[in-house]
Formats: sequence, C-alpha cells, structure tokens
Amino acid sequence: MKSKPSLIDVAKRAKVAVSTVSRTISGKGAIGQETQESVRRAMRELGYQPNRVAQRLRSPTNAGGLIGLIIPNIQNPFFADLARGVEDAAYAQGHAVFLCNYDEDPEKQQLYLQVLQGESVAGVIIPPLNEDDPEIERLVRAGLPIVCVDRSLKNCPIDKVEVDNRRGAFEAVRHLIEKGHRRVGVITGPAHSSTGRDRLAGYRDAHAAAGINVDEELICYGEFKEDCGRRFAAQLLDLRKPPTALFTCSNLTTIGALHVVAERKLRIPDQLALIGFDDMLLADVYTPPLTMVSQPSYDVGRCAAELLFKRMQNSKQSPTNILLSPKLIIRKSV
Amino acid sequence: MKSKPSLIDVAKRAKVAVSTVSRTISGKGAIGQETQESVRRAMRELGYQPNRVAQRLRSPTNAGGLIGLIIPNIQNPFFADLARGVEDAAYAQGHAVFLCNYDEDPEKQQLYLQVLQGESVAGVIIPPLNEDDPEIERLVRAGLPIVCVDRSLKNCPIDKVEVDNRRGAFEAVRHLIEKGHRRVGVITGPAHSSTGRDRLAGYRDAHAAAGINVDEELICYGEFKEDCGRRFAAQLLDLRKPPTALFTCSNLTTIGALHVVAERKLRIPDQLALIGFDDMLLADVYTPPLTMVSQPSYDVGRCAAELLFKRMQNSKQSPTNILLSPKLIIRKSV
DNA sequence: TTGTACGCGTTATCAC
DNA sequence: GTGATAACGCGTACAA
Repeated sequence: MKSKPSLIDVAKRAKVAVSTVSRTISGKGAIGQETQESVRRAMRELGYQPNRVAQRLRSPTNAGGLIGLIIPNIQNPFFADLARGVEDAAYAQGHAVFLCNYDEDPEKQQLYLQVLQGESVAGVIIPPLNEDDPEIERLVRAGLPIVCVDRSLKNCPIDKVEVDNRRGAFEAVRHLIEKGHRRVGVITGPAHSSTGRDRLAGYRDAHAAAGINVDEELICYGEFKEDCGRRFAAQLLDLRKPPTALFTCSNLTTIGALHVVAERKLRIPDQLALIGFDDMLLADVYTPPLTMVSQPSYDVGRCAAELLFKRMQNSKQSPTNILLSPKLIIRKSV
Repeated sequence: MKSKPSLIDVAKRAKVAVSTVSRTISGKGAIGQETQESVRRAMRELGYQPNRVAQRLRSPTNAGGLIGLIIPNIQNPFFADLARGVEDAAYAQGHAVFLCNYDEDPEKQQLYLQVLQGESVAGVIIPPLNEDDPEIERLVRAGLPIVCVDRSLKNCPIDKVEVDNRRGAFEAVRHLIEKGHRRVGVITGPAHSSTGRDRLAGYRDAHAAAGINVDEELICYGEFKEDCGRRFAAQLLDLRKPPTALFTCSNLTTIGALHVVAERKLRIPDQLALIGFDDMLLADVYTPPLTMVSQPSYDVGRCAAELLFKRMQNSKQSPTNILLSPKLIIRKSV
C-alpha cells in the first residue's frame, strides 16, 4: 500500500517548487504557461488528489469547504428531505456536508457539536433539541456560523429557517371546523417543543376565530412518536364525548392514529375525520386519500444552506429569519 | 472571535511540555499523578477540545475515528434505515460517520469518493452504483477498507453485506402462486442492477418451482422510481390478458403502482393482488394492509459497520460476505 | 515568475 | 517522568 502522492511528489516530478504547484491548483498568482502544463501533467500521472485534512488545518475557513448538519433523526422523512435540500445547495457551491444524527439525545447533540468543531467545519445547520442551549449560544458568540432550522433558540439572535407551524395548524383546523366539526381532538408535541406549541396555538386560533370554546380534554401532549399517536388517539376516542375529527401534529403521530383507526375499523371521514401535519409517501393513495399539512422540508434545508453560505461570507450582518409557509393539501379524509 | 485553545495553550497554562499534555490525553506512557491533575485542570479551564483535523493529519489511521458512508439517496427509507444502522454501530465504537448522498449520479459518487479520501477516512461503506467500478477497485487495492452494501462489485473480492433478494422475491411470488395467481406482473429494476436482476430471478424461480411458464410480456424493467411503477402498472393492467397480481420490486415502484390502483379504483386483493419489495410506514394501516417483503435495512447498515471495523483492525483477512434474509410479511393484499 | 521557509495542532521519537 | 523536536501536507508571505 503505497501512500498517496502529495504536493511534494508532484513538485518533484514536475521539477518545480511546491508553492508553484499549489498556486497552479488554486489559480492564485501568475504562473507561466508551460510550467502550468508540466505541473498538470505530473498531477495526472501521479493521480494526485489534495489532502483536505491538511488544507483545513492550514486554512480552516477558506479551504475544503465543509459544513455540518446535525439532525434529530434521519429516519424521519421530514429531516431526510431537509437533509437533501441542504446537500443539494451545498453541492452546487462545491461544499461537502458532514451529516450527523443525534437521535434527540442531548449528549449526542453535544458530542457532534464538538466533533464538528474539531473538524473545523465552516458552518453548522441544526434543529436544536432545546430552546435554551448554552453550548450553541456559546458557539454563535465565538463566531461559528450557525443556522437553526425547524426549531429555534429563545433569546438568541441567530439565522433561522422555520415553517409557519401556527398558520399551518390554523388552516387545517379551520378546514375541519368549516366542514362542521365542533369537537376536534389534537395530538401535539411536548410542552417544551416550540413546534408542538405553535401547532397547538394554531389549533386554538382556529377555534377562537370561529367562536368555539376549546374543550381542554381534547388536547393531548406527547412525543412526536408513533406510539404516542396510538395511545392518545385511543384515549381520545374513548372519551365519553369523543371527537369527530383528529388533528395529529406530526407524521409519526399520524401513523399511530391510523393504527387505531385500522384496529377499530373506523371509516374515514364518516366516522372520524383526520388531518395530519407532514405529508407522507402513501398519503395520497390511502383509502381515502389523506388531507395533510405539507411542510416545505426540502426548501427549509435549501434556504438554510444558502443562509449559511451568506453568513460564512459576511459574519457581521444581522441575523436573518425566514418563515416558510406550509400548505394544506386537501384530499378526502375530512 | 478568539481562536480555540490548542495543546500548546494547555501546556503553557499547566507549565508542562506539549508532549506531556498529549500523553495525558491519550493515556500512553507514564505520567505523574500531580502532573496529570494540573494538565486536566488547565484543559478544563481553557475548555480545550482536540483538533480532529490536526489529529488526522498527524496519524490518519488511529486518530479521530471517521468513516464514510456514501448512499444513493437519503430520501429512500431503505437507505435512511441503513444509514441509521451504520451510525449507531459507529457511535458505539466512538467513530463519527461522514454521510454523503450521491443521488445515483456516477460523477457525484466519484466526487464523494475523492472527498472521503481527502478527508483521510478510516474506511468507507457504499452501495456501488455499478457492478464494475474501476475507482472503487483501485481504492480497495490501495488498501482503503471498503464494505459494499445492498449492491456489490463483480469480479472483485471485497467485504459485503447484502440482502437475499432472490429468496425474498421467490417467497413473495410463491405466496402469490399459492393463492392461485397464474399471471403475476412484475416491475423490476433495470437490467444492469443486480438487485433488480436477483429479484426477477426469484420471480422466475417461483414460477419454475410451480411448473408455470412465465409470460415474458408480464415482465417490466424500469428504474426503481415512482414514475416507473406508475407507468408499468398501467401498461400491465392494459394488457389484453392483464395480470391478476403485481409484484413490485421496490418501495418507490410500489407507490407508483398504488397510484394506478387508486386512479382505477381497483379493489385489493379481489381485483388485483399486490406484493411489494420493501416494507413502508403506512403499509400496515393501508386498506387493506399490504403484504410486503421487508428488508433488514437497519441490520445491513449495522453489519456493514461492524465488518468495516474488523477490516480496519486487520487489513489482511480475506473478504467476508454476509447475506441477510428478507422477510415476507403477510397481511391482506393477496 | 519561481523558490524558500515557516506555521497550522498533533503525535511519536528521542534524549535527558 | 518529562521535555524538546521532527514530521504530517498544505498555503502563503517574502525573498530571489
């Protein structure tokens, strides 16, 4: 196993100095025509490829463009789409993406934040686990370009790209109400989750706008997990005065709720209407096709990457907040 | 923006030599009790974190454990699960994963292969786009630990973890035949895809085992994309003698086929039976619940990572091939 | 236009 | 036990 050729090897072969090779590659400084050619030839012959590690060690910011993306769970289609958006935008700019999966685990998030720092990434995109995160705030102050996505940081001016959860939820629940539903059960996220809170706020807004009092017993707070969707859907349907419609606030909880629907052989929308947050693969071929609040997840990622690149170029500009609109896709489940 | 503290800063503060600090951290060599303590204190006070870039530059193999994972498409749940398996196994070993998405684009695959090399990763996990890939073969020969997953390389001894596609397809189609179907349409992958070929082979096996001649007009070769599923499902159903059952060879083609089913308001399984390769999120709550060939995608990733670690420790052992079994999950679509 | 020399933060090899 | 120092591969100021 012969080790990879370095700049020095190329220089030797082309009979020039290393700096000449370096300049030929970067295009900085003036280089003679024939010198360039012999250098390029030597590179080809040796199959030279730059050592990105050395590049970043030497000049952390400019070279070996690398950005970090830390997401809660790559198996969640929302984050997969988001990641793809980041990736595409980065690729277009010649940047590579270091993708980390923190599994909603604070320690792992911490660890990856450190790893990325240790890797001298030029910037980081992250949906922070908590609204207060001293470590992220420290990094921001230390000058590391960071863009928050999906979720955000309280009391910290920072670039961010979010989805208008409140509005999305509002439109969904308004639609339910317009269709005559007066008891709409909602399964939202935990109280400390801003997305969960915002979606619940939209739920309340829609009720307020229609002059309907919200029956607090119709509100369930749970993790954004399938299991919670299942449990709370069952709980809601077992109420003495059960809801006639369900608003599930994430793709996973929607699936959990659909399990209950299947088990109890409920007919949608006759016996139970349903709207879920997050569109999913089979939603439009489900029987009946599911009405959903579709998030522009890919765009969130793309915008975040673009925002990050701007920040990387100009670290002094004041933070930009972008709010993307979700879209109510009306199908047949209401 | 003050730059991050380095070993040197720690050494200064603790009033020792850098080598002493380095040894204290790595635990190699004997260090005096009090020296250790003062070093650790200095590290804490400065908030020192190792520079992984410098570590890898200095000792590419041992330090800053980093492995690369290059996948075709992170939005495909199969690969998302696989990635998660890799990630979990790597995390357990203290390795970080550099995840790249090549979008089934040969150039991008090439690029990321180079990036990973440039990053001095300790090893790479990849489902190769093509069965012949000179570049990957070159890297293997150059001594870079590489594990192939899902797909593989022809004529190249290499560690790999694959799913028994042929057997999975065989069981699915046998099930269809046992239920009385004699005309089973199949939508498989392109001819150059080994997974597509293997699944088609299983389809043929099942027919042969039952003594049924395969009508070649029931076989469609397409990309593993939703669009193809749609087009070919329609084409098959428009045959003069249409199939009574469909076997779709990937999650995306299954979805495409289900679109056609929805458009034509076909009742499953009465008017059309269906089995798809790859289980998916809503499959079990679909009406009717969909019978699927479930791949152990997470395990593929986990096994691959473990194989890679073994290879990284012992580069001389002969290649290991692991074949994982898919599982036919019988629900109600047949 | 080209070459020399230094430093980025580490680890490893010496000598003490 | 500890300290000084040479690499790792690259970019760049400075000299030629």
